[in-house]
Amino acid sequence: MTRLSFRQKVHLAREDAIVGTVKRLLAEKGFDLMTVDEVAAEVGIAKASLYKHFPSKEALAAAAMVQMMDQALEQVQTQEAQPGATAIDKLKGITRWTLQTQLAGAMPTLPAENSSLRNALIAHKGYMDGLMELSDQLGAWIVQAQADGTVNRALPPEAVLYTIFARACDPVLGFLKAGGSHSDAQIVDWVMLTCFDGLAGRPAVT
Amino acid sequence: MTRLSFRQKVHLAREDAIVGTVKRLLAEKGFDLMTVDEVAAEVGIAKASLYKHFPSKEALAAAAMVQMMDQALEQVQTQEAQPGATAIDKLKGITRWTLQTQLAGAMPTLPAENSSLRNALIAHKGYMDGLMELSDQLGAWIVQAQADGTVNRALPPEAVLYTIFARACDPVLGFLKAGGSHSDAQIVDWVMLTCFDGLAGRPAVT
DNA sequence: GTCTATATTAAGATAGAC
DNA sequence: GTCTATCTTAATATAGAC
Repeated sequence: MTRLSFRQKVHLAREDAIVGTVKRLLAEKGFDLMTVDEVAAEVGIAKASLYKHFPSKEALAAAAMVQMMDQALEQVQTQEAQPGATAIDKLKGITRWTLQTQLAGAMPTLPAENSSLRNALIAHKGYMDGLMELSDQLGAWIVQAQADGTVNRALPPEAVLYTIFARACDPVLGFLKAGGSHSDAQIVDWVMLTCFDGLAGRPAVT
Repeated sequence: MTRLSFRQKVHLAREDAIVGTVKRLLAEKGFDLMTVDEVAAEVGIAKASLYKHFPSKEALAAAAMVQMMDQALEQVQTQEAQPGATAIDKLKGITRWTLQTQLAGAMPTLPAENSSLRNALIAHKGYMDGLMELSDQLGAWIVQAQADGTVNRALPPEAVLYTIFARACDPVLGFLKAGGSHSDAQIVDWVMLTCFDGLAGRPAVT
């Protein structure tokens, strides 16, 4: 770890505050509807100052996505650290964390379409590295769970991976929450159930 | 049915062409990234002419969404017309149609966030009526399927309904298609499997 | 690095002739 | 109803003083 000057620490702390705000706004409104003016206002600095830290709106969003990816990788470590956890337990653990995070309004979701953000992210080494590592880690769990017979062997591992990734932007959570008559924990339980056991709902192998 | 003059027929035909183009562009890029200039160019008329037919971009998109809703209701009738079909068969039928339509790039998907389109749609009687009717029809099938034991009784019917609706914008289809190594039919089968039987994958009650 | 003020551009919408 | 030309606004980005 490199020793940092006080000035550098302040600089990083400010950038962290910026990225935190961006992450929240991205989760709330998405990339296209989030404006740089808004970010600057919420952070409490001038827009021009923002552009001294990040060269573009895409870079701003990319920084937030990288931080999100790092959080996800941290969660992977948390799952890995559970002593008796099987592969399916870990998959369920990371999926539950994803749902909880989204429901809490803290999951910045990439626009599914061909937005300018998509290209920026594909060109962003930090983001792509994180994505690869996350895919590898989950991929290993998936293969193991299929060997255990706890994940359907008829599905290609990539389909399982994408299905779990997609929980980060599952609109069902928001729909159920909008109803207003269920607790967050209850909503997460239901979506976990549909995800792993399906609508037809036979109990899973354990 | 009211008798229409030739002029009126031409008018309606043109509006149909416009709505068709909008539907495709909405499916491709979403509401925010679709521009009115683009719509006009693809239809082959001037932008100002477009605004003689529809008063705003939101109205344009709403017309496309209403047409989509009508197509869905038609599909409901098709399912209802199957002689031996049980409730779960019908639910699977409409879900499969939804997946196929999205995969074919013909499913305009509403932006999940608080876009201007959302408010326009909520204020749009034709759209909301269609949505209510669709919800009622699927709701009846869901309740019946739960009574039959073919849909998990632990799930509230609204959760099942939202889960089926959400297939219209499931990103897993696009992810798998981007890989390029699977047929559309194969992709649809896998997503159907995860939707109804879950990742854990026990065969459903039939 | 922070600010105020401004440039630039893209896109929704309209004016007015035919 | 169709067109060309124009208006208006909002949002990304930058200039330049301190």
